[in-house]
Amino acid sequence: MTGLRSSQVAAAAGVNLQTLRYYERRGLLAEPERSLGGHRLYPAEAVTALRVIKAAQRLGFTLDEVADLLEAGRHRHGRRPDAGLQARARTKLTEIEAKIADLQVIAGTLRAALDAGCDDLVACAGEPCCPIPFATIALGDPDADAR
Amino acid sequence: MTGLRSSQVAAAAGVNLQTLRYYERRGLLAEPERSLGGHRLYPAEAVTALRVIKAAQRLGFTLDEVADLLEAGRHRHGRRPDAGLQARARTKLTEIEAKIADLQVIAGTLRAALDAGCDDLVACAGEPCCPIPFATIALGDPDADAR
DNA sequence: TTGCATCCTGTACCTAGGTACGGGCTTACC
DNA sequence: GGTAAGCCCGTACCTAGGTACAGGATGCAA
Repeated sequence: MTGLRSSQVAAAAGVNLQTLRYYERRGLLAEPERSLGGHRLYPAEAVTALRVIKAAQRLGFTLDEVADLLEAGRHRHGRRPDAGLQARARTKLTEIEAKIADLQVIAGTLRAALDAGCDDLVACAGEPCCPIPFATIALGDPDADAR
Repeated sequence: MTGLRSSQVAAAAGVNLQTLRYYERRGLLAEPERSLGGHRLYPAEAVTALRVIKAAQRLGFTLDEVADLLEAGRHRHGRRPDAGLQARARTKLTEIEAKIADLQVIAGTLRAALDAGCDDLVACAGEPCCPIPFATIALGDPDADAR
């Protein structure tokens, strides 16, 4: 009968009120009980659930991946070998290591440009001594800057 | 009178045709000459300009920042101390180093979760021995996953 | 001159993860 | 029972960087 109101859950988990409904629509958060008038009444575990979602997101998982992860945790019978957190975490770790490597290349290029004293992109593009690789534009992680 | 047609420029720079017009709208690419019928006729430098834009983007600059950078390079008189590529590159390098550090924290957490054998987020959240920091959700670089 | 490829403009759509708004109901407190 | 705060739903909007489509005009070669 009693339960936490949506604003209380949102505040306790440090998220926006609208985000609760958004997660519910996305299937990340179970639909809670309702009061007679239709207001949501959450159990205390909803706050934990939100923290889990946020933690997974912080670890680099997208919301779709988080939904999969939660789903995989719910019915742990007949699970495929790639379903568990272990396997997903290993994959994600590889992705993140690749992103770190890519950013290190970028940082190295920036340092080289600083060392070389580059101060004008257009001027630099005309000189062969510039360390900025103007020719190799479509390389590196394709979505390195997309997320 | 003659010049490169838009599809030639796009192909030479490895970008989509629509992207040319998009960059033109954003002020990143100068408006080219037109044929009598209104078709764009680009000088050869347009390809270089595109490569410069893509290289800067690859270095972590947003399109707004690239526009600023190009603008700053164009009128190099009366320039403020923070206007040049040097200053911007230094700032950007710091940002990227911060992002690398943040990703290293994330990678470390994932490795810890793997070592600890975590295989279910919800179950882990209930046990104090789990290395995943479910409590500290709103920390780290706020836009670490946004780009 | 005909025919087809290319190009024009404006507008809509895409991803990802939310956030905001408007109009109307519910809840809670006095 | 009044009233103010809170919550409902649907829908629109936001960032960033493009990409796609429709309907019409142009360019170029045969």
